[in-house]
Amino acid sequence: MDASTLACDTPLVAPAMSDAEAEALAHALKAVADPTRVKLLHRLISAVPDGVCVCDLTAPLGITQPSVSYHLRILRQAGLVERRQERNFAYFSVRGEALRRLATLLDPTTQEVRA
Amino acid sequence: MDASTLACDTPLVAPAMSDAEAEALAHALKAVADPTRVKLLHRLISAVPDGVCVCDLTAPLGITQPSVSYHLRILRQAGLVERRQERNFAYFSVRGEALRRLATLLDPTTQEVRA
DNA sequence: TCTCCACATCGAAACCCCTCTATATGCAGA
DNA sequence: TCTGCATATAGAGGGGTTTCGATGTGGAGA
Repeated sequence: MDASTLACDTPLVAPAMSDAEAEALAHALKAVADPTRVKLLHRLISAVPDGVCVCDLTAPLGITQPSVSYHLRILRQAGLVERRQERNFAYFSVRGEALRRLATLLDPTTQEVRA
Repeated sequence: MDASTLACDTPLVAPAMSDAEAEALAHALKAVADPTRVKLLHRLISAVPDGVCVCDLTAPLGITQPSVSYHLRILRQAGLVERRQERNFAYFSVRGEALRRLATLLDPTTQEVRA
């Protein structure tokens, strides 16, 4: 912990990232860094834009309905998916802009391909 | 768990992602999904390309040297950074291509900006 | 060879995450 | 209002992560 005793001379050119920035980015990445949530996102990405209801996500993922709800909540709190209620069904869909923002934060040398 | 009792009719158009694919992507993302490792990567990205030695990463991150080594090992096992030994110093640098690949996997509508 | 320095690894403690079952909530039809 | 269905939440159990101090390893100078 005592930096004054260290004798390295590698130049540090750029300003450091703030704790808040680092934690925000890590928190967003954690939302995606789970096999089940990767599969969930993939399904939502490659589905109709209206969204997919929870009951159609439970069986193919091989986990219980409460677990699916848990993961969808994580993704929603991270702003990556959005929820639409219709009758007593809940339809989830991807927020593409959020995913894109995360990708460019991860590597700033990438950016969106124009249609 | 009993899908036959469900009465939803949302069409599932695309093929599912395999367990192996999902776990590989989640594993790579987990390597970045930590505030300390985000800061480490940021420092390595915005440093001289020759790399930064461990002793110059310990103090500014406010954690002990073993913890820095631990996080660098995680990043190295994920293929995101590489290590170069010189005398008794270890210099770490970013593997930009790996970060880029991860970013485009996260969102396929992004791609590298040409120089 | 002896010692010092930079870094890696070990083992333990504290904490967080993901899963399940059980239960609650809320909508809608009978 | 009563019942049934879709989804959310609560609580517990098991396992993985991150941190630390202590120790190991390997290069380089005295």
